[in-house]
Amino acid sequence: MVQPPILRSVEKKVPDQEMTAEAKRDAHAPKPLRADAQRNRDRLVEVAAQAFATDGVDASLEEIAKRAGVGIGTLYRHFPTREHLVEVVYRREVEGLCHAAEELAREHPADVALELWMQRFVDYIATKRGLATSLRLLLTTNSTLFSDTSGRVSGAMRSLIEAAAAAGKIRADVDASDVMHALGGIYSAPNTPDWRERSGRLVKLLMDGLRFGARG
Amino acid sequence: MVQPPILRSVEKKVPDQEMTAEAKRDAHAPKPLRADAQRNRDRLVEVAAQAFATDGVDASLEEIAKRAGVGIGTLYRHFPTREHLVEVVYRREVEGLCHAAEELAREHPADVALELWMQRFVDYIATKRGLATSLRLLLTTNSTLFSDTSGRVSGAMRSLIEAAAAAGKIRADVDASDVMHALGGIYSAPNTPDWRERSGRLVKLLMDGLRFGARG
DNA sequence: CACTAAAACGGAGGTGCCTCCGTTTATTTA
DNA sequence: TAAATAAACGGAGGCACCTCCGTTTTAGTG
Repeated sequence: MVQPPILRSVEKKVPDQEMTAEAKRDAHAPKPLRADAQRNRDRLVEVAAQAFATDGVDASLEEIAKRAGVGIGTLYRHFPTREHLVEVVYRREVEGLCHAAEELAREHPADVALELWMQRFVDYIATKRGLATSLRLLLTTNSTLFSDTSGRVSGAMRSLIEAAAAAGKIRADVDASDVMHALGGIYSAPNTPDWRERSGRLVKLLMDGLRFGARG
Repeated sequence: MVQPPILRSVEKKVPDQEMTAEAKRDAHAPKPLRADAQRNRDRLVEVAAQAFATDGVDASLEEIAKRAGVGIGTLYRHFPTREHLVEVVYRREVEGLCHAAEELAREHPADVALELWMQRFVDYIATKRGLATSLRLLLTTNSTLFSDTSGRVSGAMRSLIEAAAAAGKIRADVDASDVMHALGGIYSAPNTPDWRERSGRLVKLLMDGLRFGARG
């Protein structure tokens, strides 16, 4: 059953670097998806994120599959339970938030970047609220998820704040965790229809406070 | 539209005391159920408790209704969501546990009462584990439920211990919350098949420790 | 006791969940 | 490029959830 090595001087695919990459993957393999599978999976997450935001966690999975243009079976192969899907959507949201921090920092003055990011943070919280019950369960059950995400988010904010302070765009005597704490108010605010506007104003106010007495 | 007061000297029903009772009820009215309704409700809780214990929280509600000899509609009228039913079953379990404490104290020597009660406590924990995910959610959502129940249970144990200590059946230098803490080990123990026996032995061991050095 | 209003019953039916498996598609090999 | 094979697709079917409303039962009244 062992393949005889005939003219194998050039291994068609899988050169050394790729071997290494594969070996690394094997440690905690998320598996290399086939091209179409990856496409469908991405599409599902995309649509699910939208659906959860609009209709809450109880959005119909069959509807999500339909809107993503795949069969319900495909959805279930990728995400055996609703929680799996929720978790992935949530992680994606966190990912996006952290990525946005880097991008904003690159494209804007430090204080503007911070403000824009905090505005985006409001959206993030909105998602988190939408997923509330499921997330609470997930976050107590799956402690990795909790430490991963909360660490990454607060880390992203910390660097934005430090950068803005270093650039003299905001006062230097503020602690990142204090700001995070202030933003916490958004989370616990009541669920009124004008919640979004209200939170937006809170962020602006907070920024004014941060800019007050800045060096430059 | 105002009824003229003709010969209303004796208001057939609703004498003064009942008025008062009704007024009191109105404060946080659980409403006076019609006889048949009460019967059905009791039956449902009874059956549900059994079903949850056997099949976990995901027991089929339709099956529960059937076994209770009522229609599914009746179940849903009494308990709009699965969580409502879970909560009631759980409260009933707590109730039973506390009631057992009084009863055992009446019918047995103080130390025996304590031991028997702790054995029953094992059953209670078993239920709690069965309902785990739902309960966790309920207990974080509905904080009243948490404080109510945990307070009552630890209170029941406290009085059993104090009685036993006062009667000289167990040593007097133990703190009730320490014993409660020791029992906590039951809860966090792994979910092996011999869990019940194991926990039973733990209780016995604990009792030996408590009896050691008792006055009488 | 007969009557009636109010309350409770119960199950048909519409919807979503999830599994299973025959069909289709991507990738590899010759 | 064609054939082979591994992987992914997708939807039919079966089950549970839950709502809605016509029917039945209870409790009060004359």
